[in-house]
Amino acid sequence: MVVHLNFKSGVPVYLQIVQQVQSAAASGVLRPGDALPSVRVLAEELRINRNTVSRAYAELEKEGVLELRQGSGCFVKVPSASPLKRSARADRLATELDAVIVQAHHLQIADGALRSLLDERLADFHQRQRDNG
Amino acid sequence: MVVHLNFKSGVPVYLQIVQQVQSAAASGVLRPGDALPSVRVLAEELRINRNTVSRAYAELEKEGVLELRQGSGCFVKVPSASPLKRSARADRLATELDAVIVQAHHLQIADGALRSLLDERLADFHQRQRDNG
Amino acid sequence: MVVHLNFKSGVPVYLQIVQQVQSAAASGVLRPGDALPSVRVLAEELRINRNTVSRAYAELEKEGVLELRQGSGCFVKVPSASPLKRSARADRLATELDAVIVQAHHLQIADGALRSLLDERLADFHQRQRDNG
Amino acid sequence: MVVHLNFKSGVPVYLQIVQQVQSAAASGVLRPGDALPSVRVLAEELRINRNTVSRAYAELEKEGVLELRQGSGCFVKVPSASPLKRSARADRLATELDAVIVQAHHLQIADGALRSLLDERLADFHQRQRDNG
DNA sequence: GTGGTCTAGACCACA
DNA sequence: GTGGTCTAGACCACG
Repeated sequence: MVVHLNFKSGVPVYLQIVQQVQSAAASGVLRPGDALPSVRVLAEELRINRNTVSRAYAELEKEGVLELRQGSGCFVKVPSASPLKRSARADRLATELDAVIVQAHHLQIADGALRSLLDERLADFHQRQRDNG
Repeated sequence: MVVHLNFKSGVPVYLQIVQQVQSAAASGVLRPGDALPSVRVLAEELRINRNTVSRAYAELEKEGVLELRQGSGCFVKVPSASPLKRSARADRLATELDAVIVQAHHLQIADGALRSLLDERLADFHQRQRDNG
Repeated sequence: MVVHLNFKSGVPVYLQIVQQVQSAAASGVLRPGDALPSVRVLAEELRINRNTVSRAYAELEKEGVLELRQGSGCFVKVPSASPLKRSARADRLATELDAVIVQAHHLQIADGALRSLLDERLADFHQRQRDNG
Repeated sequence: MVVHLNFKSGVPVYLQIVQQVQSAAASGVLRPGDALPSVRVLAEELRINRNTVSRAYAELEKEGVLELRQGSGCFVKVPSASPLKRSARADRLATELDAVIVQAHHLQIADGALRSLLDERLADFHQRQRDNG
């Protein structure tokens, strides 16, 4: 589980963390009982303030995704208890795709070209996956 | 030139306007001399406060993308000596697409499903375009 | 309505504000509709950060004591709707008195001396009240 | 020397200990050479973490009020050349009493009621003292 | 070492 | 001008 931040997007950093952990938990990448990096460690990795991570974790705890234990750390709670349905997961992606489509429209990139670009990036992604694994 | 806002994304509204006008100008959708809706009109269209539009336009003027003329309106200035080539424009999109792909991976959504989702959202987008115009 | 802060007490500043406004509202010193100093103004008066006042006001709004209106300011809501009963008001004082008693005990000040001191300070307080009004 | 904690006050627990030991030492209740409960014992009495007591004692040692001797315990050092006079000790209390009086004024609690409340809390305090020891 | 709280600075949206 | 949000630094309580 690696969190990627985009500081230029304008999306609050703590929200980016929340969403990515949610996604990973919902999809099964994170399983119940799995430990997450401590607040301090993740903050250092991402080079952000501890409180920003803290806020993200607190939010995730409130949602029942994580369990924070004083002194011991941070653990995944109930991903499978209420995993997002496939349709709900797709909904989350839809929002991001819509933004891409608006962007493509403004850049005058036709639908066909956008589809090709997606295929290209998908191929590239899987190639990188193979290289790393 | 239509601006699409997403209030749930966490991205500041004024930034969304700035980014979309920048893209449109950079890609050639907006050409030097083109008129943009006045602050008041755009604010009403988007149902947001005029100050927010004002701020976006001010930002764009500072960047040299727009020119605000007292009493006459808002016009596109020379955005760049030469509009971006198609490949350069595609590059801009690639970064965003990559984020979507990572997200899809975390959500365990297969490539095929992602392509279908793109098609669906494209259809939806064009439908909305027809409805509005 | 004047707020007095004690920075050496260890009691969170925002809490001191909350308690003093609560007290004033509960006792009728503040009446429904009364305007309170804006977040910025109070922050400047007390020489603390705006967020600290903001937090106190937010807490008071959650409790139904204040109403915060975007752009217009901060107003007292329902002091008389649910004023603290006399016993409840006394309870609040009791906590503070207990602390004084513990302190007196450690300073080896006898009960009689403490009572005399209270009388002395009460006389002093009323004298100052007369001088100011 | 008994320490009284108030967990609802917002004052850091370690600070409450520091303040009360300081007062007791300054007033002469604690005299040079007197032994204080060990960190472990006091922590158990007050039902708080040993680290919290440790921190309070460390603070007091830094101020020269206590002396911690490895393996033997915790002793009062010379607190001040001359214990505070009664009037000086009363001055310390006056400040706190003044705050109580202002609070009572805000709560519209009359002088007589305040005096009665003091008597009540004094009785309660002495009762607790008898119960504990 | 762990998570939690308080205060603060910068920025956002709105009237 | 108004209140609200996001990020950060310092400190607290606990294991």
